[in-house]
Amino acid sequence: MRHSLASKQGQTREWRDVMRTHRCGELRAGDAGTPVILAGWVHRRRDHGGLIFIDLRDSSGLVQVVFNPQIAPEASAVAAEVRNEFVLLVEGEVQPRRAGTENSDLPTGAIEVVAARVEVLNPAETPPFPVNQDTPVDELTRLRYRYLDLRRERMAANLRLRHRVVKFMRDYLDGRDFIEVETPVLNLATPEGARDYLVPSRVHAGSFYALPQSPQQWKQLLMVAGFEKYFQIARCYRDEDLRADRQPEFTQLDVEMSFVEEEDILALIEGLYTELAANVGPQFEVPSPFLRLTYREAIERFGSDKPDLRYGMEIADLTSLVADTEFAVFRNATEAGGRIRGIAVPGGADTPRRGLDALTELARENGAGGLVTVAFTGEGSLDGLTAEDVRSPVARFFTPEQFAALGRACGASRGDLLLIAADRDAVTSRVLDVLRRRVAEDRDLADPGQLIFAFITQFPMFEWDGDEQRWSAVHHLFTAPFAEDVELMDTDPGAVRSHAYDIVCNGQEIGSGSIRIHRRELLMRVLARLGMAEEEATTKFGHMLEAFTYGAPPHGGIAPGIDRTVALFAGERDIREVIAFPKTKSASDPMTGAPSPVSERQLRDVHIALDLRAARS
RNA sequence: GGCCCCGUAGUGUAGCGGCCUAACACGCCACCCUGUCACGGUGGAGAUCGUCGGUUCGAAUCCGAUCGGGGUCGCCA
Repeated sequence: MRHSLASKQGQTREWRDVMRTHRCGELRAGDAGTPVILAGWVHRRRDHGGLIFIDLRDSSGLVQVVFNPQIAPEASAVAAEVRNEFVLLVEGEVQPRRAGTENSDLPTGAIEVVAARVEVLNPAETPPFPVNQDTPVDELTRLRYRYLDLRRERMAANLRLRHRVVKFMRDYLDGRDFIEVETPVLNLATPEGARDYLVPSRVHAGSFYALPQSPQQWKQLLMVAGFEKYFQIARCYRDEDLRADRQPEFTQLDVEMSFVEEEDILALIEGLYTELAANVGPQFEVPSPFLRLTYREAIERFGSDKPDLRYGMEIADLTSLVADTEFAVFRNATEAGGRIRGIAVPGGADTPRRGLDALTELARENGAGGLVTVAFTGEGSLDGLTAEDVRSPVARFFTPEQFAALGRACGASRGDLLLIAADRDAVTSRVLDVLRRRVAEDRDLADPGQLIFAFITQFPMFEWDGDEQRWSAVHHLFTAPFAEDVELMDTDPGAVRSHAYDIVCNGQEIGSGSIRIHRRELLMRVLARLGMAEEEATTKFGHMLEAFTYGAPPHGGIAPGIDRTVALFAGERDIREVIAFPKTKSASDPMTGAPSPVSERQLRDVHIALDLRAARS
């Protein structure tokens, strides 16, 4: 095996018959006295005029190679000309380092390789940014030279972590009788959901494939086919605007099971993530069992369906405490059917005026008319609160006892700051969620050493789409409604609960799934509710409707995002840091230049004529 | 699509109307240096300030447009 590469390249010199004998990062004190041949990159060179030290790097790590002109004058002469990122083949002997020169920061720091011979396998230009240190570099430059960016320790470690995460998932599911099945990348375009990436058909003039937004229908068909337990590390494509946690192509762990209820799926995923954490992220504190919150509960307590649970500041309903107030803002809000809700910022009483103004502005940007702040100062419990202990723009409207009651409802003590919003629930939830996250960020309340997972369940089945003037599916078309809510589909669609669920962690949605509809009649009813005529339903989903007539088992699944999962365990906030070759925010690749115009010939082949008038204007 | 931030030697930053003949650090080049490991020392090269246009006696600096990168809202079943 080792010989094949060398002989293929026509190497003749005997000492290169075997490309290398060891890997740099593996050498230890026990290897002292061993002759070795190493290959790798020059990580860093330290030239002392006589002695030259080169840290040689391969995928296993670093080892110090020392060139001594009195021992190996030729090798030393070569080493003097070598520069960072040159590729070298080094022959030498492992020796213990001299007493006092060991480097405890390096796994190989007890030894060094005394070079006898060296060959430059390939010189290297000076890299456009430092490869041997983790310095900030412009995103564009990193992507332009991604192969160099990936040489850097941080990115290399992230991709190795990613491999271990995916490997663990495969093993975990394989061990539970799941089989991995690949599904097509060229698909039927479907309405609903994200914008599709389209692929023109050459054979069918004027027709297009769509790249999968997820293998949703395929996995359900695999259930109809009787596999019962399926998974896939699936690439998904969505042509929407990008974010730090969104790429045009991303990877999901796609899972589907038959003869299961919601609880089976959640238990499977909870087990997977718990064991995954123990395996690839033992440094994280991962509380289990995972918290379960209904959608309604999550919105009520955190204003969000993906709450960051690493800190408190739960939302309290204060409406009844200030029901009879003279304060017009509160009164108007309640009379209009809204509520008064607030959170307590621990230690927030010291927030300067400027900080309070910024929070108020943030509340306004998110739809609130304003924000009421209440700072509690002084000592002791809130019971003994006096007017002097309360700083608030609305101080004259309420008694100290009323303020104390508000504080207690929010779980506040002296030194804390109440943030109170009054409006419809949709507004107060949104505003308090944003404020809660901002305050946590400003005050460093989120412990980076914790990964707090939770399941959010009972998502609503439908939401009103104001633009389209119709109801649309919150999760997706095939999500099963609660049996007892089915009758509400005609009378009160917004109240129908579904068997859709999310797994969230630290304020991020990690994945979502649902129990599916497996009966044709129910699917038809849902499609009708979504305003889809029977004819359209048949055109777009005829294959699914038909499949369901041949004995579709009850089934459901989930699809956690691999990129986001790896980013969590890597401690990265941007999924680009865990993707080998990501795209920029405008979905382009600065390295290859994709996307690019294509030749007239290529366009003609697929029957496309360009009309760029709209794009240019 | 809206809003916001950024674009100055290879990299990261400073400079924000004339003191800029654009500064600093790292990197790069040369020379010196036999135990360093972010080696050290001395010297040197290197950007006309993303692009285009405007304001001004004078623009890296102000204004507009444009391109690119990033953030965010919309969007993302």
